[in-house]
Amino acid sequence: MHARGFRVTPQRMVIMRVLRKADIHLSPTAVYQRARDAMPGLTEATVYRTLNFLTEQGLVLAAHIGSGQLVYEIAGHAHHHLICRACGHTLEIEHELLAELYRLFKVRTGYQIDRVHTTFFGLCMECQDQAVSAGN
Amino acid sequence: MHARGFRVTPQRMVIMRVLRKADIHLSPTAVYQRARDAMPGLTEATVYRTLNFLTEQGLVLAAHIGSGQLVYEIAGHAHHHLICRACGHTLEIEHELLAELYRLFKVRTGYQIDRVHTTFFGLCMECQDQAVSAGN
DNA sequence: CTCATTGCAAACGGTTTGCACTGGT
DNA sequence: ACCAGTGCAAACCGTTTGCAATGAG
Repeated sequence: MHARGFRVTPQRMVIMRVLRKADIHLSPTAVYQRARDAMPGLTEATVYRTLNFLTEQGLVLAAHIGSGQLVYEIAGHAHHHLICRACGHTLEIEHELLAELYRLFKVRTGYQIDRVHTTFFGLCMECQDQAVSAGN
Repeated sequence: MHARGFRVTPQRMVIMRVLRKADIHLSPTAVYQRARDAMPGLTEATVYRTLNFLTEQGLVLAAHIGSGQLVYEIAGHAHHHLICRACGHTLEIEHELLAELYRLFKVRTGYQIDRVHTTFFGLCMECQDQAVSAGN
C-alpha cells in the first residue's frame, strides 16, 4: 500500500482508520482527539505531519471550508461541498454537476480546474425559513 | 455614506482607499502595509477590526482563497475567482457563469447559495504547458 | 460631552520546527 | 544497524482581546 521508502507506522494506520471511519471531513484537532483514544501517546505534531504526508501520497484529501481551517477526508469519489453558513450543515455534491462548468472555464479562460475540492457557502432550507420568519 | 451610529474615522477612510486602489484582493497584512504608508501610527489590530466592520457594512467583501487566509476587496460586481495553484495567477469570472449551477443546487438540494465569493483552483494555460513539457 | 474607535501590549489558537530518541525495515 | 518517523517543548504567525486614551459626533 504505502510506496517504497515510506514506513507503515501505527500512528499512520490509526489516523487512516479514523478518517475512514468518519463520515465527513475532520479538522486536524478532531482527528487528533479521535486518534488519541486508540493511541494515548500520540501528539498533535504527529497528526499534522501525518495528515500532510497522507495528502501528498494521495490517500487523503485536504479541503478548505469556512473559517480558514483545513479539513481532511479519505480520498475517494470526486465530490464537492455545500455548507450552510448559518448552521454549518454540510452536503456532498457529485462532481458530475460541476463537470459542465469546468468545461466552460477551460474553453473561455484556458484554466484547467483540478479535481480539487470546491466548497460553496449558502443557506440550507431550514435556515432560509428562519431568516424569513425572523423578518429578514 | 456610513449609517447612523458609526463614525467616519481617518483609519477607515485610509483602508477604504487602499482597497479601492488595489486591483485585486488583499490580505489583512497587505492592507496594513499599504495603509501604514499613508498613516504611520496605524496598528494591525485596527486593520483587522476595520476590515471586519467594513465587511459587516457590506462595503467590503471577504473571500477564502488557498492557504486559508481571508482576503478582502471592495464590494462591487458579483464575481468569482480562478486561481492557478502553480503560479498563483488569478482570474475573475462573472457571476453569470455560475447562475445556472446555483439554480440547479437550489432545485436539487434546497440550498440557496449566497452571492458570496467562490474560488476555484486549477492550472492556468502556461502552467499546464510546463507540466506537459516537464514530462508530467 | 459622550461613547465609538483606536493604540498598545498581551493573550490566543492553530500549525510548524529543532532536536534527541525510537522503532520499522 | 540505519534512518524515517515520533514525542516533546518551544517557536511562529495571523488574529483577537482588555484596557485606558482619543477624538468624531
